[in-house]
Amino acid sequence: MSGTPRYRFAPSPTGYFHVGGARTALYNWILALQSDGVFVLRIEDTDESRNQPQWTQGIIDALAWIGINGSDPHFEGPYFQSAYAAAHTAAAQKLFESGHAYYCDLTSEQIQERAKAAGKPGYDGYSRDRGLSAGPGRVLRFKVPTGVTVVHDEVRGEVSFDNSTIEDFVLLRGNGSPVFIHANVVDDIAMGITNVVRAEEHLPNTPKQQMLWQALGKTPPVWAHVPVLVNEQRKKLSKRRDKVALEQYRAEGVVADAMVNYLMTLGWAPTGDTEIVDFAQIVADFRLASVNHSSAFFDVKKLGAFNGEYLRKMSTDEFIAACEPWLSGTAPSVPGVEVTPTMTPWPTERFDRAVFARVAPLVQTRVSLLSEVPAMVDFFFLADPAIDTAAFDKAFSAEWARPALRSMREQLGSVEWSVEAVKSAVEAVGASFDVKLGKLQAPLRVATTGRSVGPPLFESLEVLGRDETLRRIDAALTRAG
RNA sequence: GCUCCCAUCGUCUAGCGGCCUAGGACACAGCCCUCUCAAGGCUGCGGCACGGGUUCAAAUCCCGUUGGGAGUGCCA
Repeated sequence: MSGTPRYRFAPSPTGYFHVGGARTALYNWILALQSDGVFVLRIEDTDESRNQPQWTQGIIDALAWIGINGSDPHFEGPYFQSAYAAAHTAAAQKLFESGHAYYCDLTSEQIQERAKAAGKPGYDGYSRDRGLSAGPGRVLRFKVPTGVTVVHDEVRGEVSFDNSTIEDFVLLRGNGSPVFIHANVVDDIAMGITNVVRAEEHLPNTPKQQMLWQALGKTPPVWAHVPVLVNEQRKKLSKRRDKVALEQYRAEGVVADAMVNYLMTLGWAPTGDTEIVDFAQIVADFRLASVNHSSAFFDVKKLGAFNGEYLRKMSTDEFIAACEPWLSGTAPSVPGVEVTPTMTPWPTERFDRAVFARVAPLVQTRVSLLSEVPAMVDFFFLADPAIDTAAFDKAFSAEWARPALRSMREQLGSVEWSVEAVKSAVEAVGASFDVKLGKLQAPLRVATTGRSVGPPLFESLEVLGRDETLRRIDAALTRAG
């Protein structure tokens, strides 16, 4: 045995990258980093009916996004399970020849019938001693020995299984192809895997895999089964039902650091009173033994809160750079998955970087997702603001609204164009109408921005400019009648 | 059904026999700040599933109950 710990992450390319998979990958990655070990990426592409090659690139991109980069010396792979077919059959042959496995020609229907007749579910070992040789349609089954299999699990301790509750499971299908349990073990052996860290759903098949390791004459790896991520119904997150695509969160403007940090607080907590910690701290603190035993709810709201914190922590320049894809219409898109529009609300040629740079600090404290940014600054780049009619009508429902706005228009025509001067002018109008600034700003805001909420108004007007402000007030006055 | 896992505020967690009248975060409510909305600050609400043990002492250890979950495929 070499002294270098070898971890692995073995996803199958059957769809978008699951947030639960991301967390499992992160665990393995962090463990590899802190032990100066290796993180092996193996693509388990043996289910021909569900695999799609494009998903493989998706996995690699997703991993890179959360910091698990193929160019890092701790990273090894990707390996493809399909390339190890010869090893799978060789190992199966070895198990057959050593008496650890046998062929069976029963169809699944026949097995079901037998089980029904016997009143016991599962395969009953019918072909154990029939001495069948390999042949088309015949599956190879593992001959589960009597006794007890004890799994040593880094997060759960010792878990023991009575072998009598484990049926003689299939290794090779009728067409000769290996089944997950078998291929997985053979590959782990071939790749010298020493530590298997995976989701709890794999715990029930761990005794089977451990028996395989032993039958193949190898020392089983150190196992660790981490709790699954669940939805609000406390059911395992599923691709069908739940919003689980890492790509989708990325497209909505969750930043990688926030995603990584949030994922790591599920089932585990950094030491100290704060959950927002940088990756180096996580790598330093993380311990498998302190991972929780119970499932964790993937709370999108809290993810958003984390993301907001990360956004606010950025310098203005960093924030501007992070926003760029959403402002230029080049945000990552996720075909087939419902996601916020990647089109900007304005014609791209109207976008003005300098203008955004001036207002960026104002929007930075007001968004929790990068995809929310365009809607917050659209009025700067649209020829005319998109009027929210409900907000408009409400703002102009007051008696004083029209005359006050007319009066503001007059003042703004000649006042010095600065935040303070504009604000004072508007306040003066408010005084003459006996309306507080909080209320008074509403018609002005809707007229110039189209909405009742948004970035600070006077700062916005300063950036918008006198001419455009006046033009929009006139348009609103016309509209209000 | 069978096998296995799990059980601290609504949620994520700290706690690993005395420091706990159980701490933090998200969410929620109120207040402050304030040109809207946020952000920020302060305060509040709210939990050891239940029942037995063990112990001078239990959220922490043991057993049971109840309740969740996962697996039970010639899917991975």
